Amino acid sequence: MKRKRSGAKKEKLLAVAGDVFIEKGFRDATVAEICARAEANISAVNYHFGSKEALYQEAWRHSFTESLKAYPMDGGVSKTAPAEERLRGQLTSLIQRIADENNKDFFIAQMEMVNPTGLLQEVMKSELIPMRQQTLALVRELLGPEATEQQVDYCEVSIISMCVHPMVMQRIAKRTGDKDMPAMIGDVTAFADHVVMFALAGIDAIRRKGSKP
Amino acid sequence: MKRKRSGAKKEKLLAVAGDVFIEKGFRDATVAEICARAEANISAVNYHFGSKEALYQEAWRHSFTESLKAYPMDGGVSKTAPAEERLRGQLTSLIQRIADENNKDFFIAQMEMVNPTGLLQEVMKSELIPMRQQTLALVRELLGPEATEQQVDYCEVSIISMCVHPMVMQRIAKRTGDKDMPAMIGDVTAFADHVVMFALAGIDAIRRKGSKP
DNA sequence: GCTTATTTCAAATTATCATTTGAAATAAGC
DNA sequence: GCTTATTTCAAATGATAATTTGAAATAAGC
Repeated sequence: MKRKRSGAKKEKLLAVAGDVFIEKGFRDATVAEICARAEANISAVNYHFGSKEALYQEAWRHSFTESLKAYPMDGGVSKTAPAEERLRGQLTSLIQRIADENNKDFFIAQMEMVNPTGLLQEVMKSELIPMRQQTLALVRELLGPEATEQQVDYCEVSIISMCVHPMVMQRIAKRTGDKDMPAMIGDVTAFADHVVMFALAGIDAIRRKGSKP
Repeated sequence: MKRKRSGAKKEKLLAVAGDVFIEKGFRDATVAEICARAEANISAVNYHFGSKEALYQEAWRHSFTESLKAYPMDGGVSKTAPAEERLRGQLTSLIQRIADENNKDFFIAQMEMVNPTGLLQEVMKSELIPMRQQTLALVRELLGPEATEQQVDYCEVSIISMCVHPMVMQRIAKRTGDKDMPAMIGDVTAFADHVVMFALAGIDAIRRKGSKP
């Protein structure tokens, strides 16, 4: 048999593992299936990665690295642009990142939150916390100095939810090919525009209301 | 040993199973642990329910029935009330329902979407589809006759996301007791009010924009 | 109290997987 | 070409957990 360049099998295992973990979750994904799809022997996982757990962690980290490279958190909008534009950049980048079916990290992170294996805890914080801080700062700026911290928190979670939840549901719908759960968001950019408009209107309403109820 | 009334063990198993399935997910929950917590013998699950799968389905249905009884979909607001008030009713009821830690059905449904066992597919549709229709109708009414179906869809998914996603995250934070993921929503009613205001402002902005981009 | 239908129990059985093993095949350095 | 370090392979091993079994205990009807 011809030999591929060194490390080719390892990379293929990493990619295939991401797919299988997304389809089945950590526990229901079997080493046997991953190896079969990667056209590798059953012992390839343990040889290359040491264990199924280590493969899971490496697959996530690999996917996460690629993901942030393709979709920077600020969406490529300059720090000096108006706050509205920076919000548009952040949200659009986030939405596109989740929509991109090559990116597995965000979806795996969702599974991990709902159904934790505990294997990604530390590593996921390095993703979520800085992302949250950046949005919080932006929302604080848009709400103005009068806003309470609770108003900032509530707005931030509302806005991020409008991005994350629909896109995750969308991927679920695509995965199952379920006709009762139609893939509603055809044009990701149009949806991102909708979210930005909705979010800015909401922020504005909270700001007008003021901090005293 | 004293005997309890007939069916007591079965009910206890049902309740305990819900807890364990929420904590661990279907696959990681073991029959052994469920029986131990219910102070029942290892064979109790198979005796009473036939299989772990059947127990899972019955536990969900049991929880769902109780859930809808406690939190009707319209939130108890009259059909003749203004649309804004009906929206407030729907969203507040939904938020409270997810927040209530006695209710397991919604959280199990989330796990099931992200990480499907396939065991609840049909049964979950009976929950989600009518709920969605009711919100769609209300949003359509609030957006007015000019609105496109896409605008209605986008607004509905945005609004439901603002309710579901934060509350699910909140329950996850409580489950793990994670200090990096603080339970942010202390006062559920205040949060519901925030979401209603945010949603109405968003709808209004979309309506003012009109259907032509 | 006696009989019968339920319910509980501990141990045995099966099934599914992750992991290990040791031999065989292959590439790379010399 | 020879040697050594990697990599692949099929089969064996071990661990975990669902399910089955058959006997024992218990409640309920009479």
